[in-house]
Amino acid sequence: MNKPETKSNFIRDIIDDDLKTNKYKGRVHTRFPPEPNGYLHIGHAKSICLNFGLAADYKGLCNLRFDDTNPETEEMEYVESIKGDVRWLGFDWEDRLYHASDYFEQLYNFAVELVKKGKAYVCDLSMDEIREYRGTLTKPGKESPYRNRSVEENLDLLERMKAGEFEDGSRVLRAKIDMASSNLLMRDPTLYRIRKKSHYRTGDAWCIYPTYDFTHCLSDSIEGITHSICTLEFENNRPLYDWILDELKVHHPQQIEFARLNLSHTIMSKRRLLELVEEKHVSGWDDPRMPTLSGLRRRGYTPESIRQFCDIIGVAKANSIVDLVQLENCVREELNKTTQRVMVVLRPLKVVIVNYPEDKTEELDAVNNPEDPSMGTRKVPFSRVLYIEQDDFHEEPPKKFFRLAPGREVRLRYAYFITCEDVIKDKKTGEVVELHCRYDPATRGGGSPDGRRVKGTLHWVSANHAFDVEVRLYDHLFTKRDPSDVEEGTDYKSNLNPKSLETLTSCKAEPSLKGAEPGSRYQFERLGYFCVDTSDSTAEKPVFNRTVSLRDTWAKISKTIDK
RNA sequence: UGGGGUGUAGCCAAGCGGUAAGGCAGCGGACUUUGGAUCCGCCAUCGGAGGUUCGAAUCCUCCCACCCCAGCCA
Repeated sequence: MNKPETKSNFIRDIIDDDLKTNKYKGRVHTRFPPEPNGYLHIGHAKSICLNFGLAADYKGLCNLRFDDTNPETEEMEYVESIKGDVRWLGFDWEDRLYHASDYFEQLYNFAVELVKKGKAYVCDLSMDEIREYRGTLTKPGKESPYRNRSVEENLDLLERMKAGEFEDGSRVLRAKIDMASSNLLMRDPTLYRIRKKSHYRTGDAWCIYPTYDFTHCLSDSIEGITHSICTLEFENNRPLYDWILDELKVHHPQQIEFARLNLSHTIMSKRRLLELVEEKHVSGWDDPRMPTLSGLRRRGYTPESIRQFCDIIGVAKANSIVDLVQLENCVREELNKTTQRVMVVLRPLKVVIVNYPEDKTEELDAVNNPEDPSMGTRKVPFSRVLYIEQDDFHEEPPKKFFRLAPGREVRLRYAYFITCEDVIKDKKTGEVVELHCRYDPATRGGGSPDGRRVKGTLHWVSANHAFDVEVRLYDHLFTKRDPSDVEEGTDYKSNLNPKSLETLTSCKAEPSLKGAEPGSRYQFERLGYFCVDTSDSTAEKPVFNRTVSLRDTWAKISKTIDK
């Protein structure tokens, strides 16, 4: 009721002001403008949630627009994946799916208009020459010798550029602004370049393509966007954005820049992600270690948890690195409430209950989700030979370790109290291979009628009833919080975590897990949240991806004991 | 170096001249058939230095640090 509701951010302030002054007649219309040259990642999710979220909150609209002006890198495959990811995240662009490439004709006409106004010219300088003429941060540029061509000549040249008369790179159309501007982007920026490349949507209809700066503002304008939200690195482009729209006297959206998301222990650059894929450091764009939406989805993340994450991290202008635990916390919070509990032993250690009958099997009741009684209960089979986790036994238990040890009594979840009586070791290696325990029949179900206390509760499976599953444990893709923090002479890849994937092939799962659907999520009790892999699972042998581990205070304690 | 930005706790982030929200992490404690969950409590004087004001994280001045810009990428 009186929660502080921390939705306040500087973009909302701007919108609130605009609403107050009736700047856009009370409209709020945003857009998410991806370039189809790669897969979407969690950083894009921030932008998607922001743009679609703002539109929803202000009863406005948000378009999905592909910013596809570069035929060299863009592909249909990316378009499809992007649409799928936006939908999966839970957003709907309804009938407002647009492409900058649909505006090529209009854009060209705008270019002609600029030429006619004497505000743009065809320049024959080479790329290198343009760079030289541009000057430097401290030295003003020089005007191009082609800068003062007549309108007629420019019109003729532009038309012939469009007609394909000139080679790639031989000429460009430039805005005529100010070669002495302290903002390099205003030193007669390129508006059109010649690229005799076929475009994934327009085919060979065009051989000249508009640049980002010319395309973006006008696309926004054409669509009636009110608030054009982009990332910080475009702050320098805003004067150009404004210049073009002012010269053309068209609808003028407000560009607003925010800080892109950086997540600790991973990278967000599309170029680098592509490199990881191409160099096979990961299995693909959807490798569960990738920060891509497809990777997170395969890892077991839910759309809700990602939206929640985007919500809590806020929006501001300060560069920052959000800690990954923040994201992990969001999934945990959701999966704790929604996920069915199940028992799986990752690294099995055989336990024989010596006083339990050889051929007996009991069906014990287990709660499916203590957070949600409506999820009911299930039966788990118990018998003489079980598996427990190797980690749950210590021959010489360290301080504060209250699991199984020689002579110690613990509870098997939903089953019985057992006491360890014998430790069987491999004669050669000395490795513990089997435990002999005695159970207390009075503690059936895990209760203790005499009020006897036990400090540990272990998960387990019945050896005869369990079946083998593969489990993949994931860790940070990079060892460093900031992967681009590197020694001289190396790059971010030197920070790749060699242990980011651990595959366990003979894990033992309780029988209720048979037939688990690909994509379905579970909590493996005491271990974490896992999701059936959608690519590599088979009916005989399911593969589980660990989405995130449970909070583990023992891990914390044992770490401090180590030191 | 010219220009454009940013600096509030370990990590995010509110704050808009009236005496530092919230989340995560951390620490302590309660409860517990997941060392899970839940619940309580603790945890900052705002990059620095001056100034204006009864009063400053908020206004002014200077300084420092970091980010972005010299693609016919976006």
